[in-house]
Amino acid sequence: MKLKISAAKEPVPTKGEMEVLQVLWQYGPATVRFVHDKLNEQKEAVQYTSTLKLMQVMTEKGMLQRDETNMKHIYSAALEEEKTKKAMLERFVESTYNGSASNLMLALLGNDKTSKEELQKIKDLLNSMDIKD
Amino acid sequence: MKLKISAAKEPVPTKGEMEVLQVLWQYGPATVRFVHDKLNEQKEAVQYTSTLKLMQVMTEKGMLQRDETNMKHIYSAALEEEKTKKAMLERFVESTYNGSASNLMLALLGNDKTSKEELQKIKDLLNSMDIKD
DNA sequence: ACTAAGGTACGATTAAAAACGTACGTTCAA
DNA sequence: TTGAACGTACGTTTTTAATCGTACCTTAGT
Repeated sequence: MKLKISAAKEPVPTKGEMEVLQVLWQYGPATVRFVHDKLNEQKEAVQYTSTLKLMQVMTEKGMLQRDETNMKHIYSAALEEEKTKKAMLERFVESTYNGSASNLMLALLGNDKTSKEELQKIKDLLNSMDIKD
Repeated sequence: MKLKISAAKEPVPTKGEMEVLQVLWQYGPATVRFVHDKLNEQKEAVQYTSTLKLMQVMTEKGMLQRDETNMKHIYSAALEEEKTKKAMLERFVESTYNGSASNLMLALLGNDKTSKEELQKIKDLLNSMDIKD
């Protein structure tokens, strides 16, 4: 029997899991306490144990890995940021814009909530790309 | 002429609800049977009553409205397609790309899954925009 | 040594989405 | 006129995400 060559499909983070991942991606390996505080700086607070539990579950799912050598366990993201975000983007484009990236672009450009600065960045970006196949 | 009195924030569709909405947006008002069949053409089937129940719940939530004059109730989307999708896009950009539309663009352009045709469309789109502030 | 502060473990609970089963109403053709 | 096909109603169940409470461990300060 041959082993599966294809990459095991990455678990898809839920909203809550995504928030945890974002913190770890941004700040690197950290304790539950750190992640918890980061998350609760802005939005309304939840109990520490809620964050703890979430991160434990994520570890079971293989989304996080942790170093238990110290008492303060250090968690780190086991999913690659770029890869994960691309996968989510793909799913989003597929389910919302029927897989049409240009349709999404149109929405983006027409979105009031997209700031002028962002629009300018996009323009610059495309101008500087010297687009060709 | 469209009347829109409520300032109530639009409900955010779940994944399953989004699928139903997509069908109604694409094909217009339809029966549960129609939506159910459309959904199950592709992906693995679920029971008819599951779709029925989902659509009933969506009606309660105000996402759908239905015409009960006939025995075969006709359901239609009560949410505007563009508006809803923009809202979801906004949420997605916010939670995944820290609100940076240009970051999303970069990911889009670098995504293998974005076809050459799509890339070309995006290019044409931007070229034709007569970019300016 | 004692204890308060700050950790983890983990079962339990709550909330929401998704899926189902059963009862029952309507239509129509054999 | 009856029963198969097709519909709705709606309570129930399953599943998963999210949250919490309590017990217990470890360390530092007194």
